Amino acid sequence: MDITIDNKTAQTLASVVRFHRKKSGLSQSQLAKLAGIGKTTVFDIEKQKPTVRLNNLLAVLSVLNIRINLESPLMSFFEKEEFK
Amino acid sequence: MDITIDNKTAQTLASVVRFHRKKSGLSQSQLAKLAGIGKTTVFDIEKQKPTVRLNNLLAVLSVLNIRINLESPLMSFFEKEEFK
DNA sequence: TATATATTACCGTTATAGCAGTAATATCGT
DNA sequence: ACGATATTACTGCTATAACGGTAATATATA
Repeated sequence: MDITIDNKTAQTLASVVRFHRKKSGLSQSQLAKLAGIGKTTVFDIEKQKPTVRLNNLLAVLSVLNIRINLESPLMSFFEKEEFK
Repeated sequence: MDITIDNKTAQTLASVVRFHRKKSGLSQSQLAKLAGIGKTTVFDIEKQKPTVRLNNLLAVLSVLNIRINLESPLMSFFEKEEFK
């Protein structure tokens, strides 16, 4: 089961990241080290800063074993075209 | 059906955004206007710039009607805890 | 084929994200 | 309850993302 994110994206991302970090028994500093970013950046993500850099968020999600799915009505057409 | 993104996240995001923009019959400038960001930012996203700001990417995905799902083994526990 | 128009790509200035250091707060151990 | 330790929150400097203008390229039209 997964969580869909729309208008509350930054807010939900923050909660999801914080929850998974806690469950992993990591501090913000530890997670930052594992993700190769600064601890302020982890702090920013968990505090719903919407302007964080994409690569930093992805690094954090990767460490926490969280995957991203993109969903849209056109996605099946995209698949056909991209994987010809 | 949806596309999972892992190591090729920025690359796939770029392709997904470009594909959906073309399908919508929009230019980079038009998409930028609709998303309320600069056209260089749309250009950067489509050219796989990994450090774009999260809010700008989300604005673009929103205009193109692309939703984000987060997936992880712990997600069902997250749901139970967050929506008590 | 040439010209006009539309679109993508690049440039340089400005606002700000990321960072480590440090302050504030929370938690742990005695 | 107090002191030690761990963690979170804040600060300010520096590198850079975002931006609109403009150059380069692609497409449409005559």
